[in-house]
Parts: sequence; structure tokens; C-alpha cells
Amino acid sequence: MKHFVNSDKFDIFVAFIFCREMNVVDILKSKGLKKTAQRIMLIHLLQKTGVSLTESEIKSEMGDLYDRITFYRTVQTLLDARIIHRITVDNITVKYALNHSDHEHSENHVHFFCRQCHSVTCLADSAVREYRIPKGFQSEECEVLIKGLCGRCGKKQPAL
Amino acid sequence: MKHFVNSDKFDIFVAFIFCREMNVVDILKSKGLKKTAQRIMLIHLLQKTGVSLTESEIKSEMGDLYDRITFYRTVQTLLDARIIHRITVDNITVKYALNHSDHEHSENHVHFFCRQCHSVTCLADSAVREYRIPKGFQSEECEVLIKGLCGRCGKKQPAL
DNA sequence: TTAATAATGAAACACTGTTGCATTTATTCC
DNA sequence: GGAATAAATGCAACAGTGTTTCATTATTAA
Repeated sequence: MKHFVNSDKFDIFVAFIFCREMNVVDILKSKGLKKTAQRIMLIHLLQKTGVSLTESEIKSEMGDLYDRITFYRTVQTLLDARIIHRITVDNITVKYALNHSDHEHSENHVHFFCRQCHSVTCLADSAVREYRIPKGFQSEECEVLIKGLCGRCGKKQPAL
Repeated sequence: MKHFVNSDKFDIFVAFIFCREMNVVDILKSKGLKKTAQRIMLIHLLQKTGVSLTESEIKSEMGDLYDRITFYRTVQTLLDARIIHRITVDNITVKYALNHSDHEHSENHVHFFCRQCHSVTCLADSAVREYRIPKGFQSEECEVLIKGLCGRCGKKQPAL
């Protein structure tokens, strides 16, 4: 099954999807990227859910629009364009999340990973502090990953 | 080929290895772990080189002592015993490094990753700062990954 | 509408990590 | 030192993750 962004059927689909968030196509246009079904769907999914998603979550949401190979290429394209970012937690999980507008130019990310439910929360407002690095080293980017229990899982298991 | 830690051949091997670092067997003993060829070799390698190593680097150093399945199990055992820690950089690379004595009880790690040569430097002395996390969240561990250019690669490519 | 360019998806592959099970090894206790 | 026991090993087979090539199809610009 092929997916035609310019077909009538897809126009209706797109119109329905973007009733709440109208800027997906604009995002792609502003980055000089072609508007393809997978790109639109992936960005929309991340907008709609508002959280970071794994590939398998994205897969099940996308249905037969999903193709593994295209997915990896779409992800790479959107990463390069700084539309999304990837969060890798050890070798446990990989998640994808939309960049906030302040992410776009900053290279700092703070994430919270819940060891119980494996949810990832982007902590955009937390400022990344300065770390002392060896002489001659040049810092370009800083990622912080805080692990622990999220609000829900902390309630179920209050004491440590 | 099997590797007998208690064989004469291995005794000589071990004696040679530990002429500079005499505490590998003690480390295992203190954790209640059996002293097997792979464990001793892996810890020794990390001690000898003093840097973090990838699986393939460990493989080529270990020669025919290396076995993939045993490697993963050895790594898991040493991780559980807090003898080593794993550093995952996006989906670029996974490295293993010895814990410093101050790592053993602290759950904070600061690492520097060079985007050019992919070397990882443990910054043990850098204090991990406090980050504000949402109410109800419980922080247990904090990992910081600073990306940029290391001293060597920074010289070759001074300006940004 | 058409031409040019880019994205897609199929096949095939390489790498990463795991599980079950029979065999081998390290340790403990004598 | 030697046997009993509990653990580690390594083989086979598998599941998951990510990439490359190439012919086909879709998007965009003119």
C-alpha cells in the first residue's frame, strides 16, 4: 500500500489531523523538506501525544503507514533538521521527541527516565549547569539524564 | 579452546598480568564472585588501559579468550557488582569502564564524548549539580554526557 | 503537465543482545 | 589432595536494531 500525500483521501486525513495543530506542514516547509506521509504522521504523533515515543509505539500508531526502513530515514532527516531529538537510555530504550522552540538553538537537554514505567520526561526548563572539563577540551553539547521514579510510580512505591 | 584459571599456564599468565596491578582477584573476592578467566581479563584490561573500551576493543585484546555470550554475561555480572559501569552514547557506541572507588556508592557519572575520535573520558571529579525535577518525582541517579572535541581533536580543528 | 529530484520500500545484510541446555569449571568441605 | 555442589561457560538458535543498494514511486518547481 502506497500513501499519497496529494491524494484526495490524504487531504481529508491531513485536514482532520491538523484541526488542532496546524503547523506540521509549515514546519517541513520552513526546513525545506518535502511533505511526505511519514514525516507528517511522525511529527503529528509527537505533537498529539506530547510525550516521547519509542519506535514500537510509533509503529502501532502509524499502522500500515509504518515501514521500518523509511522510519529510520525519516527519523534521520528530522534529526538533521532539528525538528525532533533522540533520547537513548543505556541499552534499555530509544525514544523520539519533538524539539521545543528553545531546543532548536540550544544544545542542552535534560531528561528524566523512570526506571519503573520507562517513561521519559523532557525537562526543558531546567538549565544545564556548567561542568569543569579538562584543558583543551571543547564542549559543544550537554545531555543530562536523571533516573528515578516518576510521579505515578513514586506513589505506588513511596519508600526506598 | 577452554581456559582454565587454575591451570599452570594461566597461573603464569595471571602472575605476569598482576605484576603492576595486584588487586583484580581481591576485587572479585570482595564481591563474592568466582575468579574466572573472562572476569579477570576484562577487569585487568580496563585497569591496564585506564580508559573506557568498546566490546570490539575488548574482543581484539582478549583474543581467543573472548566469547560473545560469555562477554555479555560477564559484563552484566560486573555491572551488578558495581565493579564496572557502562557508557552509552546515543546509538553511536557503548563503552565499559572501571568504577573508581568514589563511583561505587555515588550514582552520578559525568562523561565527555569526543565526536571526532569517539573517545570517552570519565570526569570523576566533576560534581553533578542539582536539577529541578517535577513534584512527586524521585531522583536516584544522574548521568551527564558532555559532547565536543577532546584535547587532541580540538588542536587539529581549532576554530568552530 | 512534464521534467528533475527526492523519498519509498523490497531484499539482503551486519551488528547487538538474549535464552535454553549440556558441559566444564571454581569453590567448599572433608 | 579429592569429591560434591553450585556456578560459569559456550554452542545453537533466535529476536531486535540499524544500514545499504536499487528499482519504483511521489513531490516539487518550472
